[in-house]
Order: sequence, then structure tokens, then C-alpha cells
Amino acid sequence: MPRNRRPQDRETKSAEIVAAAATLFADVGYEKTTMAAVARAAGVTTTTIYWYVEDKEALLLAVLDHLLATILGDLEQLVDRSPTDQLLWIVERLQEQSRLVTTVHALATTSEAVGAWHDGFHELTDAMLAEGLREVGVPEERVPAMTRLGVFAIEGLLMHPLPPQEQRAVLELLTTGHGHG
Amino acid sequence: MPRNRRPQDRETKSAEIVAAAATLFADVGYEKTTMAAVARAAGVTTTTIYWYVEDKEALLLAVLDHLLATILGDLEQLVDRSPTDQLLWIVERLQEQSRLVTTVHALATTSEAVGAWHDGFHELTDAMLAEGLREVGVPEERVPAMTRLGVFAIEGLLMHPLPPQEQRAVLELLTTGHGHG
DNA sequence: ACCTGAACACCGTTCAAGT
DNA sequence: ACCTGAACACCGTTCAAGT
Repeated sequence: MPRNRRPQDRETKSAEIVAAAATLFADVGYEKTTMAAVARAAGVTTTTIYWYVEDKEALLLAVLDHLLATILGDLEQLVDRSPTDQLLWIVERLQEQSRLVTTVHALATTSEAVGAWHDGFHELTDAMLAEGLREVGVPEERVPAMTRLGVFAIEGLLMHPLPPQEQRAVLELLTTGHGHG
Repeated sequence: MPRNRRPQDRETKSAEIVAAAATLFADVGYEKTTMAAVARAAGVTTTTIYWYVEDKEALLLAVLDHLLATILGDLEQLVDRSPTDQLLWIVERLQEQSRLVTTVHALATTSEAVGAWHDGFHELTDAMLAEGLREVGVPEERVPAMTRLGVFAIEGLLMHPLPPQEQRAVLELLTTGHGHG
């Protein structure tokens, strides 16, 4: 048996478990997803999961980390696009994961680890949005408040699906300072 | 035994159960609050709760309804204040209940009933905010988008506590169209 | 009508035992 | 090192039995 076969397998199986959890969390929701269901979807026993992950919350964090890494990876392909385009693309991606977004918010106050993840995520997206605003020519002293408002708007759109035109109207109001014409 | 004693008692005890649940939901969170804990706090047996309420979710809805009624009741005292003042006052009240806010969002997609409550709540707050914007002189065609953005900002502030000055900066940017000076 | 103790189903997690 | 079946603790909920 080759020396490096085990680690390979370990990563593969771990990835399968995380992938199964990601799908179920997005479809059924975190709270309603059973560890047994994750195990079934991943083709292992329930107890096996605990060999790869400390508990259900750690599984959630693994899913979040994987998701974030995937999004950031795909984003590299879009470096040449405008910051606004990049942001809109992120919104689309997160919209598919709105259940996970609300779950993170719900657990952020209760769980130290999820709270830390949430803070880290916002540091990243805040910085990205601020950068975009500066590139668009927003004066420096307005950047912080606009960044906040922008993030709030994005989260709001994630959690309250709106018809495309209304969604667009909100984002236009946000960026240009006046609603549609 | 007087004819009307029972109904009185029933309402009292029901109110005690809902009050106990409201406190625990706000402090510990909905998911982490045990029906046994609610019962203990209300001075009844766990099973007794099920005489007054169908299940845990119905208990949540009772808490939400009571909270909303209380807030709207108190708001009557402030009719002479400006819409902005009224809104700020509501934000403060909801800020004490941010756990409940995230819980509603988390369950809104899963539960029909919570989803309906959430929609009703937004209809109400959206209408209030729109009214306030009109009174402040916002042109009619900008009202819808600004209302949306305003609600998103408020929810954002509820879920991401900010230092007072930054909170103020966001609200000012929202209402005046430019950040602090 | 209202309340209860005992019991049930379900779920996250642990553990002793296997390979 | 990795995996499992059996068992445990906990929780929402039900039910037969009481007043």
C-alpha cells in the first residue's frame, strides 16, 4: 500500500461529507438537516462523520470555509471586470445560499466560532466594497458609511427576494443616489 | 364559582407562558430555549404548555404577536413625534429583540406561518417608512426604492451592532444622501 | 376544562469494539 | 488510522389518567 494513499482518501472522504452537508444545508436548512441525513448522502455511517469533524457546528464551519474558498477562487477569473460586476456576481452566488446566510446570522450571537467566521467574512466583503466605491470616485469620507449601507442592502436583497427591476432600483439608488427614472 | 373566572385565569396563565417564552427567546434564543425551561419559568408542567399552544412554533408566533401589539400600542403615545423619531424608537425596541429578528428570518423560508408573519410585519413597517419619506418630501417615484433600502438598513443595524456615530452616519447617508461631514 | 406523569420518537454525540 | 453498532442524554410531543 503506497505511503500517500491514506491522506488522499481522507481528503476525498472529508470533501464528500462536506459536499453532502453543503447541499443539504442549502436545500433543507442547517437546523433541519440531520447528521444521519448527511451521513446517508455521503455514503458513510453517522458516527464516521465524527472522525472527520468535531460536531455539527464544525461541519457548518467546514461548509462555510469551502464555500468561501470556492467563491474567492472563481472570483479570480473576474479580476478584469469592474468592482460593481464582481459584487453583483457575489450577490448572485450568495443568493443561492440565503439559507446559510440567515443561519450564520442566527448562530453568530450564540456561537463564538460562527461569530468569528461572520466577522471575518464581513471584513473581507467590506474591504472589497470600499475598494469598489473608491475606484468609482466616492470621496474618502463617505466611503465607510456607504460601505455599511451597501453591505446592509446586499444582505437585505439576499434575505428578501425582490423582482429584478425592484432589486435594480435599490442598487441604483444606492450607487447613484437617486432611484429609477 | 363565578361564570367568568375560568376565562380570566386562562388568559392570565396563557399570558404568563408567552411572557416566559418571550424572555427566554430574547436571552437564550429560540432554538436553544427548551419547552421545559419555558414551563419552569412559567410555573407549569411542560405538557401544560400544549394545552395553550399547539407546538413550539405556535409559541413563537404568540410571542411575536404579543411583541408587535405592545410596540404598536406604545407607538400610539408617539403619534405627535416625527416619523423619523418614531422609526428610530422602533429600531431601538427591535434592537433589544435582534435574536428574535434573526430567528424569524431563519424560519421564514421553512415555516409557512412564520413566513406569513414576516410578510405581514414588512407590509406594516414598509408602509410606515414610506409614509415618513413622503412627509419629509421625497418625490413619489423614489419612495419605493428608498423604502426598501431603508428597511434593509434598519435590519442591518439590528443584526450588526455599530458604534452610535457610525450608526448615525449610515442613517444620515440614507436620509440626506451624503455621509457625515 | 384543565393539568399531569409516564412514555415515545427523534437527534446529536459517545464509546467500546472491530479492522 | 479509520470505521461501526449499540447506547446515552436530551428534547419536542403525545396520551392515558386524573380533578
